[in-house]
Amino acid sequence: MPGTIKEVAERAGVSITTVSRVINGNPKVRQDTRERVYEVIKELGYVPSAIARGLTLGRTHTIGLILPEIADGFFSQVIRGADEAAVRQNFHLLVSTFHSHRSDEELSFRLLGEGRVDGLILMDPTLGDDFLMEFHRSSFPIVVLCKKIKYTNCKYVVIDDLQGAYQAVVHLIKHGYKRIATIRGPLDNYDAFQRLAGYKSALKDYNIKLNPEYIVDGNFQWEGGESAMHILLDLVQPPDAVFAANDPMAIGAMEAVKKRGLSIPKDMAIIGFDDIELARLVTPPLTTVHLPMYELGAMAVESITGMLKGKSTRRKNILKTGLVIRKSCGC
Amino acid sequence: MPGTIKEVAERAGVSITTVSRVINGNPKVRQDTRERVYEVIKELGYVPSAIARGLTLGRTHTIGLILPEIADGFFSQVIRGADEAAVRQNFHLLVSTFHSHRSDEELSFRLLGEGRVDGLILMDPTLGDDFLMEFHRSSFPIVVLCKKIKYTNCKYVVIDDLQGAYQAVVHLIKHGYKRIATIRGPLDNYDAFQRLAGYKSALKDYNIKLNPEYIVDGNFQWEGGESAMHILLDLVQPPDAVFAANDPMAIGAMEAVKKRGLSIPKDMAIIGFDDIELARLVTPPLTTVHLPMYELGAMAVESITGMLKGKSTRRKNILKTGLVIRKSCGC
DNA sequence: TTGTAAGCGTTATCAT
DNA sequence: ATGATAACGCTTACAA
Repeated sequence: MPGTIKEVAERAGVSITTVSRVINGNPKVRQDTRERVYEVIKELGYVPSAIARGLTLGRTHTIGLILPEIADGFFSQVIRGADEAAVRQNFHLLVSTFHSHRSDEELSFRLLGEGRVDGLILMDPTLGDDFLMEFHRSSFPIVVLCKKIKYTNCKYVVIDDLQGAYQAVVHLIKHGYKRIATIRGPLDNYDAFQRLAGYKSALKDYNIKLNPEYIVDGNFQWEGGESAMHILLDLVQPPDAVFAANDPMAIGAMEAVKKRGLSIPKDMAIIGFDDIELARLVTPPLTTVHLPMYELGAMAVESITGMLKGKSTRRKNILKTGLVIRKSCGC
Repeated sequence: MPGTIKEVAERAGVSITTVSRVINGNPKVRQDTRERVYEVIKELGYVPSAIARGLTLGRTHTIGLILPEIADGFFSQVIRGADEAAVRQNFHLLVSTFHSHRSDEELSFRLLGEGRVDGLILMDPTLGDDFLMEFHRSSFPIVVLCKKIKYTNCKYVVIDDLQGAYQAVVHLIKHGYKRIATIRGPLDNYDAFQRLAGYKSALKDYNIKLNPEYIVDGNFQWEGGESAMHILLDLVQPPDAVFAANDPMAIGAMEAVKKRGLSIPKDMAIIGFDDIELARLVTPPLTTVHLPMYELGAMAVESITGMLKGKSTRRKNILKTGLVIRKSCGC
């Protein structure tokens, strides 16, 4: 421990109030007093205790970040974005996973009740609305990630999947592809639904008739993409381009195309969704829709700190995706 | 805020001391009193303030984890390991990156001086011994990861690279390969050095003469592995197996082999080191040495909590690697 | 400009 | 078995 405010005060021959003033940049301190205090502070290597401050101010300058998983290409980017935003604002990040806690209740205990954090970022698709409601009632700053909140007015940040899919399909259209198919995700998945909607919307805007045969089911897995692509290739008139609702399916689809001795993108252009690590490593490198996970984490933190500072932040934030153009689309 | 101890006390008609006793499981409380207090606690949804506790006890039950990077396949595993170990011990994890801070000094300020954490896990290859010395003098629980500490007696956890390399090469030997080469890493890299030592040691133990031509330089990059392999293949008597000092080089080497129209593992067996994500995705899947990053994080946390509990933990912990057997070795 | 003292929510010491 | 009170290190009225 690098000393306390009391020691500094004694050594500088002033009261602790004065030291506190100096620390907090209060202008009502005579210049020479201030200097003397600073000197002692440096001499002692004194650093104010965040805990004591936390107790008096009721603020810890810490934000909790709860994720379903940490060692994951996406979630780890969220953490990184949150970390950097936190550092920028001089906040700390308490990171933990959801699954490791026995229950929602315990989690709320550990972070909020205990007063460890000034706000909470929650990223968990399984989060119940009732659970959030409880939190929100406590008027505790809380931001939910990647989940539309209907019944409570919790703040949340989501990614605009529809726009991403739209952009991808438009890219294919502008490439000149005429027969654009899609491999969609599971029907009950909200994201999958949005991506399909984006696909449809793009076709519609460019007056391309929707061919029901060109919408084939996938399961968000590699294998699903592969078999879906086989179905498409077996069509009397196969598509010349495919938008897969996620990268694993896109890569599976690429496998199928290659197995038939066809070439990508000459015989079949492919665009994926997610921008996983592997996307740039496959041959040809996969053009795909990048999910702004880094920004998601950063924006969540900013949203929290904004609330803390009393700014009236938006309840809903939508993050735009970005098309990462590689080779599989024909570029 | 879910109330304070005082409110609980009033409502239960006891003193705050008694409430405190109940909370902390002190047996010197009459059963019915205890029950009454518990009831009020539940009623109020009371949770003790970690901050206030921290102030009195001088313990925050929080461990700081500092890494060079977060969104990285290895570091994120360290975080996960640390998180799970922390949860097991009812500790919290304050995660941050090193690079984002302006200086060592600032980092020490932010985490230790402020008294936010009870201990610190540092993972940064660029850490200076003098810096660590400073920390250690303060007798603050601190564990350094993946770095041998010479001059100070800071605790540290390292991964046994030598043993990993040894194991890999022995595996090749037992496969029956006679001409085993290695693509080593940069000479100034400690890990690269250890891996080379493991290679040599294995050959020696199995009475295989070291062929200097079979040790070729790499740079830990994909390209380095590829060109190194070309050199090996151009030898009058090329090797029949190669141990690459990391996965990227191993994968680059695989490319070179494939480009020559040779097959893996029939014409050339390959083993890598690291077990990066991509290793299991290449064709054939790469046999490689797995780095126990998860365990590293977990052990670091356990080391810290051990120190905190006054246990005499080892100053030095060596983690064993594990051989991940896939297809590239001929298995 | 500076200082005194109360208060933040706990735990711990000492009485009772 | 229970309670009053000091202490932890800080901020902040309020006084001087």
